[in-house]
Amino acid sequence: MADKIRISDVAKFDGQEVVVEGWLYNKRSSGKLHFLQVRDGSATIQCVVFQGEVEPSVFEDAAELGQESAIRLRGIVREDARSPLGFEIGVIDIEVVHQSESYPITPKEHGTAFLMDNRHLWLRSARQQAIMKVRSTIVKACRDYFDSNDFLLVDAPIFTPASCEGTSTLFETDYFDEKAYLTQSGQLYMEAAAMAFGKVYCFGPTFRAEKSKTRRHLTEFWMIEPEVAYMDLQGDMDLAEDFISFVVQRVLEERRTELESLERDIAPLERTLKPFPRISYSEAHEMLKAEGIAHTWGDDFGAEDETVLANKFDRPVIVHRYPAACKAFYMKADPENEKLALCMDVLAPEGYGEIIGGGQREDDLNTLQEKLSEHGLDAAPFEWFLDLRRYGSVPHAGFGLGIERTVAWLCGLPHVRETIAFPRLLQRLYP
RNA sequence: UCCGUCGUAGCUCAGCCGGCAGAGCAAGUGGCUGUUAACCACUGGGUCGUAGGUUCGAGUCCUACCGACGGAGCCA
Repeated sequence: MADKIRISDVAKFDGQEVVVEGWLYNKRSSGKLHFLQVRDGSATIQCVVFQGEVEPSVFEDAAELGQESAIRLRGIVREDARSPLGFEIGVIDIEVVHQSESYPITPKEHGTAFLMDNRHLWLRSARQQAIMKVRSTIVKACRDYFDSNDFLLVDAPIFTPASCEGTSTLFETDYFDEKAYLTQSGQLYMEAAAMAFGKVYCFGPTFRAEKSKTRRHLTEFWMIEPEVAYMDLQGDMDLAEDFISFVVQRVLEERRTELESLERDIAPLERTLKPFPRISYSEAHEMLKAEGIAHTWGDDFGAEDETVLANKFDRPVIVHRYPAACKAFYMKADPENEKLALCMDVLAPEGYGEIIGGGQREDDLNTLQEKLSEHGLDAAPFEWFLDLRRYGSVPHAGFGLGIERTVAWLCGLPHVRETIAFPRLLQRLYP
């Protein structure tokens, strides 16, 4: 009985008879030969059906296979220099598990709208498989980093009673005749968890109902958010750069093949090592002015501003101490200049923009209460959050990293919609 | 929400100054023992986004609406 193998393991079975279970990715025929490109999710391998080597019925079945037909095939692994894998399979027998006809995604070019309508099938394409594999590795690396640095995973709720930041538009749902909102960040809950466990992180989906229609926005996206007690802004920036360096280097180690198939230029990723350059908001403002870009001190940076700033450095850049007015209410004011917040953003290179936002949190009860009212927020839903400042309040800091933007950056993709299996966009709820 | 571009075969597109609806791929049939988005020959395939309007005549010109894409703003 032949071994059932994953195609990615084929090198271990040179000269042996094996069984592969997969789908027909593409087929080319030449009279008495059929070349079947078979994928099983791990890789794709060419399987050769020669009329002189198989039963007539097998050769006939091979001739009639449609794209994406499900097949279980048996054959001999053999080395072949012409194969990208270095191996191909000489077919002995084929079992047609399911005959597929008129598969919509042909080996020709397609438009984005059509491919998104067929996202459930598009995921079978080589390029999408490479992206999903990089994403999986990024997520694993993020978890490994925090798990191995003494952080505790604490899951934040998805239903929340009020806005976390008071800045963005939330999805409203009916929660047993009460209003509930889909979370836009787990951060406030992580602050509570940090006071309980010291070093914590959460990883989950977050939701924004903003009508953003750009290449860097989804209405549902995944964020990983560490929060640490007794940590200040300096420590927060140290953590962010150490974390990003780790994740990027892990992806380079484990997913080089996928990055190459995506034609990603590896050089900028290889330079992504700590320390990252750190500039203040005011320095960034001056840099923009020096470039002849109109920017008013006090305004947040736009997408184009971020790109110009990032292009001045060869690795991610940390911008710290933004004006408090353009940041969330819970940011701690800079004791050296009350107009500034002890916050920081990490801007990815090559125009990928903000991948991390974070900072030191306000830990004084009275100041936090004042900021809530300054932002026009009702204090009642935040009483539990204020309790954290009543019972053993300490300096603490954290940040959130957007997974999709990180995947887009590392894969070199022009749009975040391909970084998640089933993207949720302004105009996209299907499939 | 604002600005711009585009809606023609299953898919990607061409269709000029308004005059018979086209190509490639996919599908079907046949051919080829080493193909690499294989190739060659043949066949079938259309509510030209929707609704009005102008005209002898509209895929083509005009108006409105719908949808998609790109950008801005908002945000991560």
